[in-house]
Amino acid sequence: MRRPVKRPTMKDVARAAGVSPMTVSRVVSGEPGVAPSTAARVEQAVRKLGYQRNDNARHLRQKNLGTSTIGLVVDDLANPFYALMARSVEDEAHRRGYVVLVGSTNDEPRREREVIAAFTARQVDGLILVPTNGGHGFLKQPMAAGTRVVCVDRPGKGLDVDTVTVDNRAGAQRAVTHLLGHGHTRIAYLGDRFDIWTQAERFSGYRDALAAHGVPVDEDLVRHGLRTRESAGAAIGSLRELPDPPTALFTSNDLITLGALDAADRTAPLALVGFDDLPLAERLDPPLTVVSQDPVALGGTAANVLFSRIGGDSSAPRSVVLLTRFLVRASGESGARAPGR
Amino acid sequence: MRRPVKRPTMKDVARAAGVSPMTVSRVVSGEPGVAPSTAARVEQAVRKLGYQRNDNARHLRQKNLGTSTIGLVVDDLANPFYALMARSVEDEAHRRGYVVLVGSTNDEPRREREVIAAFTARQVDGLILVPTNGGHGFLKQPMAAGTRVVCVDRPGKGLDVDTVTVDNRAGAQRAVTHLLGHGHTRIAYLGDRFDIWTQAERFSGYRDALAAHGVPVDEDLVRHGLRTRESAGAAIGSLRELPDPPTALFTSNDLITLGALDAADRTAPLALVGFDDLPLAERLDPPLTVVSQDPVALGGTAANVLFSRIGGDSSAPRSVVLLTRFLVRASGESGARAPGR
DNA sequence: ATGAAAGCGCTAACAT
DNA sequence: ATGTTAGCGCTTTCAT
Repeated sequence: MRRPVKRPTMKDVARAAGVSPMTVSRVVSGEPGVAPSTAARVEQAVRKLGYQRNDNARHLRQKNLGTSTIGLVVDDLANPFYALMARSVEDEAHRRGYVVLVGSTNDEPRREREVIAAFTARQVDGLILVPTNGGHGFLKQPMAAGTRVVCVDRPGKGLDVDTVTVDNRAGAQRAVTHLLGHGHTRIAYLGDRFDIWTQAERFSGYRDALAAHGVPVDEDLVRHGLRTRESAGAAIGSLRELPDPPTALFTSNDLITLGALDAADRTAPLALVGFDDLPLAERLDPPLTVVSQDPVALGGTAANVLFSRIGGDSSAPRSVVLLTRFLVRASGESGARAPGR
Repeated sequence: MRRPVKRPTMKDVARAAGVSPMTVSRVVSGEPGVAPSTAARVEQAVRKLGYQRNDNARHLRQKNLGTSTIGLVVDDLANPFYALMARSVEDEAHRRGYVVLVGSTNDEPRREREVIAAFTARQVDGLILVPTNGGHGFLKQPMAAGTRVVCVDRPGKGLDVDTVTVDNRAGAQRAVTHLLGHGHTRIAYLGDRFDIWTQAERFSGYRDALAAHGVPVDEDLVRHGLRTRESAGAAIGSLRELPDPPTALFTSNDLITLGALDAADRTAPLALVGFDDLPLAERLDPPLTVVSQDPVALGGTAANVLFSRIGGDSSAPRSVVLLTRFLVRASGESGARAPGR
């Protein structure tokens, strides 16, 4: 097995250029006070040896400058919503010369803790976090030591930090109100795990809308804990077999909307409004009405808040709430059995 | 502005536990040769101070162990295809106790170089790379110094490293052959930048299929350089205005397929087969026929190859080609003006 | 079983 | 303008 060539260090460059390591340091870091001729010699040695500064060693010594690394911890990086958020965070980081460590929690507190521990052990300057429902006591010490934390998409239970979310409750209420406005009263709620903050909020919006119209919540029409596209489809099936089945559906995230579409019955369609837009929503028959949120804005805002904290802003934690948009296409108006108001 | 509390170091723990830093190091790193009673005292001090080991300092000293960090450099993390790949890479990394730095290149060689430089400066043990079309000379020195590199999705020009791709050319050929089999001879090609390897390959597959059927390539029907959903839609418009317009479309990636669907004319539909599956492909009217590739398998395979290299495998670079699947639904058979064979 | 000394690669602080 | 010394937080090596 071929031995890897040792990485050249400043000492090596210094020897090759006939100067001291300190001079190399100055040149490599673009600091003033080096004669142009000396700098040229150093730069030549750098090129000749293919030298690149070891930033880990650098950051170890420079205590006040940080590591120019942030961590991004999301529920699931494969989810297009979080992927868009991640890209947006990455762009903001790149602009500022930062790099981004990413990790997915799968909404498991244990994995969240592992991922965050691995990040803080590497001295990240900040963390953008889609928190799980678990405790976050392990963040206390890193935060006291200066690691900045921003929550995004959901607040962290017991975490007094900046938080960027959308108006989940109002968005859901608007969607369900739309359905009510079209004469539906048997409206099913299909949601992910209820212990996920956004889901609880959206369910509250569902209840709000029904209450405002004097429609009681029928627990038979409520399904929580739908984690997959398949399980959502299955839930629709069971809903159909009810003695008094729903005429309309409110689906509480993109995955569930997809599942509902899979299970859709063209001969007896249900009205449908979903949370989260989908790339082909307008090409469906009928075009899909949705509550749309902007992951790029969420990620970008969270990143900006984080970098302002890293930059020294130590005012009281803020809570930023971005607005959802309600995109009326057609699926909320249809439904074979929708009473003709 | 509140002064951040200094992070406790091993020295602090050592003092609190009444031992030497070396003993703390042994306990924290789970090394043998510490009396249980001593270890207990150290662990208590660790908890009391909220001590966490600084892994950057650790890795600086332990030259043979690496940093347990890999870098993932993709074209665009927001693209669901690369997002899925990223998640898959992250899972493999997490299983092994590694963390992942991510970066998007936007297919710009300059940004690719910046991102990779930032990663290697942080001493990543390996790099999974969706290379741009630029040169990669800057990788030579890090690779000589032991940084492992694996290319995924595309080979890197002049990079003699492990590469994981799919059979783009055969997949495209199959798709176009399908169209030809349904009587189409005026088949348009809509692709992204031709200097992207996958796009060139898919275009070759398009030509192969036509050639095998004795159909000449009509340059009027070929559109390269479609970077956005919108531009793809616009291209369809210009295609329709041709004196002898196409009856069928082959779209060379998901974004372009989406654009083609946006521009679809229900009164005069064109047959359509696309590269890359879409979440709602089967719910469209007509259901969309596609060449499907598996980003999770791509990412997982690339990660496995990388970790086997990091683990010491120094055999000659391999080239792994995964197979695409051709999912026949219906959009390749329809088309108002498809000659009735 | 425990500790002291040295040094990983770099830079702050202080010479010269 | 350049160099020397010390030390960031940790672990290797070699005592004891």
